[in-house]
Order: sequence, then C-alpha cells, then structure tokens
Amino acid sequence: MATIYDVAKAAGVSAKTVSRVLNSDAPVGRETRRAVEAAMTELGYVPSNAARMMRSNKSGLIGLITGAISTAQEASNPTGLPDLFILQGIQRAIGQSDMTLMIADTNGQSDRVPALIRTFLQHRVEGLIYVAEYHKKVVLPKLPTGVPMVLVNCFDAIGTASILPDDQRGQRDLIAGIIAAGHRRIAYLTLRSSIEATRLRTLGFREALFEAGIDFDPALVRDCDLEDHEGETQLLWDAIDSMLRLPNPPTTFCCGNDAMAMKVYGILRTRGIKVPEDISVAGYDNHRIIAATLYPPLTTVDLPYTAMGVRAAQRLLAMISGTGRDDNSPTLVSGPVYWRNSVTEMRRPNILQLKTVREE
Amino acid sequence: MATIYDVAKAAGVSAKTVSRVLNSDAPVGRETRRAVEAAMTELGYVPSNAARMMRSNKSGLIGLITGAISTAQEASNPTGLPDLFILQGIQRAIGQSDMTLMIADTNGQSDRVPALIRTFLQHRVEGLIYVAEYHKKVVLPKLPTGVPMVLVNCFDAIGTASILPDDQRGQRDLIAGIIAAGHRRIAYLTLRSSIEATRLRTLGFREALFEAGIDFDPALVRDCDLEDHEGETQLLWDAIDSMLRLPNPPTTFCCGNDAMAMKVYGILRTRGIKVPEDISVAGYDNHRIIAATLYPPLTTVDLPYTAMGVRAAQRLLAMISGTGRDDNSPTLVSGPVYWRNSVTEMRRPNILQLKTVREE
DNA sequence: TAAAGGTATGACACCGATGTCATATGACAC
DNA sequence: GTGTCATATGACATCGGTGTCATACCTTTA
Repeated sequence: MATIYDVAKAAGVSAKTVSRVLNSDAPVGRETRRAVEAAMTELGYVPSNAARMMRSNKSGLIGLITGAISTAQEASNPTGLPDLFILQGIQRAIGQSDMTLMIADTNGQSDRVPALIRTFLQHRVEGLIYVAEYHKKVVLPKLPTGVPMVLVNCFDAIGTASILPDDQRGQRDLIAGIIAAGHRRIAYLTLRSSIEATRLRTLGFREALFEAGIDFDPALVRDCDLEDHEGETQLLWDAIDSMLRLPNPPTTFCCGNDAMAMKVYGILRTRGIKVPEDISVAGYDNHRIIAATLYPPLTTVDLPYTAMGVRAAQRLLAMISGTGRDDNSPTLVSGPVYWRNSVTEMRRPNILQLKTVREE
Repeated sequence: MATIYDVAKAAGVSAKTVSRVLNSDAPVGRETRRAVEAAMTELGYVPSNAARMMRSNKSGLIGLITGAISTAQEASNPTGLPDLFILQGIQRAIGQSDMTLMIADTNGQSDRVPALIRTFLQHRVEGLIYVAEYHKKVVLPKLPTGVPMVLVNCFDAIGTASILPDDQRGQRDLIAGIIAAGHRRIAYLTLRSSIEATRLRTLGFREALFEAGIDFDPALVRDCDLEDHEGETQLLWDAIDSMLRLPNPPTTFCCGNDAMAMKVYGILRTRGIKVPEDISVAGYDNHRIIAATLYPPLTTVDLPYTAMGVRAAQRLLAMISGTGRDDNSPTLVSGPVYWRNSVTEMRRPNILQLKTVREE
C-alpha cells in the first residue's frame, strides 16, 4: 500500500508537503496541491492511522463492550427488551462525531471482558463504553487513568460514570396514570425480585399509591419471574387466580414487562375475561413488536434504550474532550408512558361481572 | 501511557529485551524475564498496536460493514429475519481467530459505505466483510488490491467472493415435503417479485412440483408484498379469498416469510378456517420468535444466517492467510426445513367442509 | 530601500514497537 | 586450550506519518 513518500516522490514534493495537503494545516501552493492530489488518486493512497497515531497519540477510536449481538433474540433476558437499541443510540451519537466505534461482543462469556479491554487498550481507544443487558450492578477490571469509561444500563461500586433507566419514575408515572383513570386496586406482577429494576419499580409503584392516598396491599404484588420458562407460566396462573379470588380483586394487572403482559392476555382470555373491558393490563419496556401488535394494543412504559445510548456516547465524548461534568453521579434517563387501549377508565359494573366469571 | 522504554528503564534492560519478553521470540534469562514482567505489571504497560503495526504492517483487524444494528427491529424488511444473526456467526468465527472485529454500521445510509471503507483502510484492516439486509445485488467501491472482501447475503457484478442462502433449494425441499404429505394444490403467496429471494424460491417451488409431476398453476401464486403495510394485509385477504373461491382450492398456503404466515393465520381464523386441520400453512425464515410462538407452531425453512456468518468469516480468514480457494464462485448455504404442526397430512374430507365454510 | 510579515516549502527528529546485526558469556567437544 | 555453538543481551535502523525549525521568496509598509 502506498505511503506518503510514494506520493511525495510521484508529485515531486517533500513528504511534509503531502502531509500539509492532507491536513490543510498550512498553506500549499495551488499547483502543488493539484499535483499532490493527482498523485494520491493515482496511487490510491490512504494515510495510515497507525503512523498518525504514533505522533499524535490519538487513535480516534471508542471501544464498546457488549453482549447485545451474540445474545440477541436468544433465550429471553430479564428485561425482555433487546439491548441492541442501546447500541443504536450510541452508534448514532458517535457517528456524528469524528470518532470510530469499535464493537467487541463478549459472546455471552463475561470472563472475556478483561481480554477485550486489553485489546482495546492496545488500540489505544480514547474511551470505553460498557453496555449491560439489563439494569444491574457490575464489577469491571480497573482501567489505566486517562481512559474514561461510561457504563450503560449498569453501575459499579467505585462510582464509574453510568447511564441508567429511571425505573422508579417510569413505574410511578404509569401507576399514577392508572389511578387517574379511576383504578384503586392495582396488581403488580413483578420480574425477579432480585434484580435492580424490580426494586426501583416497586418503589415507584408504592410511591404513586402513597401520593394518591391508597394503601399498599401486599396481596396484590407477586414475583412471577423464574429462570425456568415452564414454571413461570404456572406462577402467573397461580398469581392471577389467587388475586381474582380476593374479596376485593384488582381491576388492573401491571406486569414486569411486555412479554409477561402478553402471557397475561392469554391467561385472562382463557378465563373468559376481556381486556380491557373487564380488566386493564399494563406492561413495561414498550417492546414495540409486542406492545403494538397485541390486541388490544398494550399500555406500557418506554424503556428509553436508544436515548440512553445517545446520552452515554455524549457523556463519553464530553469526558474525552475534557468538557464533562466533574461529578460522576449516574445519569437517569426516563421514558414516557405509552397509553394504549389495554388500560381503560374503571367502571364499577365490570367488577361484579368479573366475580361471576371467576366463580363459574 | 507507559511505553516499552519505560518498562526497559524500570527493569534495567534494553527495550529489545522487553520486546522479547512480550513476544517470546528469543530466549530471555529467568531473572531478567521476572524483572521485566514485574515492571510491566507495575507500570500497567499495554503494548501499542499502532507501533507494532508500523513494523509488521499487520493490523490484526477485520472490518465489517452492516446496517444490522441501526435497522434492527425497525420497520420490517423484506426477509423478516434480523440480519443480526449473520453478525453473530461472524463474531463467533472471528472470535476464535486472533483477529479483532471492527464493526461499522451504515446507519441506514448506504452512501456512507465509501467513507466507512476508507476509515477501515486507514486502520489497514486485513479483510472486509459486507453484510446486506436481504439477499440482493450490490455495487461497492473498488478496493485496493491486497485487501480481500467477502459479501454476505449479497453479490456483485464483478465476482467478489460471496456467501448466499440457497433459497432455491430451501423452497424446493419445503414443497417436496408438503407434496410428500399428500398435498397437490399448493398456493404460494410470495414476497415482492422484484427481490432475488423470490426469484430463486419460485424456481425451487416449480422444481419441486415438476419433480412430483404436478402441473404449475399460476392462479396459485401471488405477490402479496408491498412497501405499504396497510395495503399488504388487503392484498393477502384478496389473494386468499380468490384462491379459496377456485373450483379446486389449495390445501396449503406457503408464505414468503414467517411474518406473512402469521397474518395468514389471522385471516384464516377470521374466516373460520382451522390451521392445520382445514388448511396447512408454511412460512420461510424460521424466525423463531414467530415460528415457535404461533399456535400451531409454524412449519418453515431455516434461513441459515448464523451459518452464513460463520462461513463468511472462515472464507475471509482463508483468503487472508492465502489458503483460500482460487475460484470466486458464491458459497451457497442451505438450511433445513423445520417441520412443525402447521402442515399436516392432507385428508380429503376437509376440503369439502372448507367449501361450505367459505360460502356461508 | 530596508524592515516586517505572509506564503510556500523542505530537512530532520520523533512517536513505540520490532528486525538485523553485533557482542559477550558459558558449556561442550575435540 | 581452542574452536563451536547455544544462550542472553544491546545498539541501531526502520516503519509512515507529523511537529519543529529553517529557508527562500514575494508583498506590503515605514
């Protein structure tokens, strides 16, 4: 592959002059410029980033570590929404800068992360982004100082900059809206209680109830998420049945995510219960393929993955250019509630009708 | 960031000795090695790929150009199957070599491709992979000689190495199996007739009929794919209705892809027609999220995206190491038919029953 | 007319690795 | 005792760009 010296010789100038043409960082004579450009085209010259980097110590690279590619569409993950959307946001924001994104996939093995980081450091990335598949706490190897890192959808114990979904606010907004529609008995079928999202959303759930002066009823909250898929559907059946058998049954089922809501649709339908006429249902994630396709379309909270990706890239770029904020508190990104037809104004009569149904 | 000289000074040896420890390409004294390794750990030394590359002219990088990330889960694409699976295959195969994969996403703008290629060339990638979102013909800028390229899911006019799905064989195998189940009147609701996959699959469709001695009936083939989504469903209604109204209606509907099959399920159900008791349905793609979730589970042809990715990476690696085949004929990868419950043995009585249904 | 300043260009060192070659030491064989 | 060879190490050039500095020419201004 042609070098700057080949071009210089072909154009009859010094290498430095070719460099000046490339970078326009000093005046070059009109004729000289023409000759150099002709030589470059002729030889198919492309400058070597490696050589550039040697002097400038700037690689123009940003490293991204994720499992989003290898795990996409595989076995369901706890949040159900493909973390790929985070990549899209990052992609979009980085694409508008003059940086190049290097993506490394963990291939599902988190023990490969240190090796990936090492490879990135060899390429002298100017910043790193780590994307987790769902909102969780992580432990990552320490980086040399001078290489900024942003965590997306996760956080660590040592205060590395992070971008997180505002789960608490999302669930609160959803519940507040459902309450405003007249509902008082709202059931919450949660994801695994061990995950961060469940903790925060449950907080938001209770907060909304509290603000509306509604007592929290533990009988209306149930963890319906298992590793095992078979057992999960059974859990849902049990939870729904037992809640419907309560003296004062719920008028709305909020689900840990849209995939769960889809199952709840099926269970309610099998029970002869109509959504939303008899009972309202809400999800979480705004997983478009589910939420907009279900009938009736599902009310759900947007999990702002794309926006989080954009914010992550922006924050990292700011850190690289040194214009970033000093503090390293997490950036919380909140998504709107999408009000669709699965949640409706509560009407007393339906409750009575329901009781009949469930006792038949 | 520490350099090899810093390490050399700290360990009290020459830079070259440190280099020898790094590469184990010449004997180093036991004590010296220990001292050097201690210094490297102490300083957090990571060798610079750029400097390495200057001498060796080997970057260890493979460039991948795709739109799979930015377009994932967006508006449906013609094949319906996320091309992300191709990336997974590539990822897996490259991960087992000592190369690093650089992924660049076009962000949906194909005019960005030349710029992405240029960036890759600046990084002196040792090979390029281009992944198209569905089986099609492409035109790409010419590369400097010495940089091998593999096209996946697409081909060009100048015979660049390519990896393609064997659409013709897939459809032929499917139809042959359906014929073996006793069906004689098989309808084919195709994707846009302008796309390559449709051309090849239609060939396979006719081939299977021919081999079974069944006459091809143009009335049983219809292009049901539009850019516009609303109109598409209407097209399907029309096609299905008119085919069912034939004197000798089809006993199976083969669909251009699984997404279309899903719609056909809905339409047949609305018509009071049971799948598969009354009519069999088959798809294409083996889009797991659809095929295995539908009731009854959908018989479909696997679109071997993961395998294609693996093959692409392997072929590129072979080209880089010079051990590749000389010829540049496309590599055809075929996927198996997944026989699920949506296609069943044909039984005469249902046909009669059907006629009653559709006339009510 | 000389000083000042902008324009246009080249020589050379440098970035951080590694390849080549030279050198020094000790072990072993003859 | 000396030649041979493997082991162990360092000096130095080199890869392809860019930063620094020097130089030469031309125009403008005092």
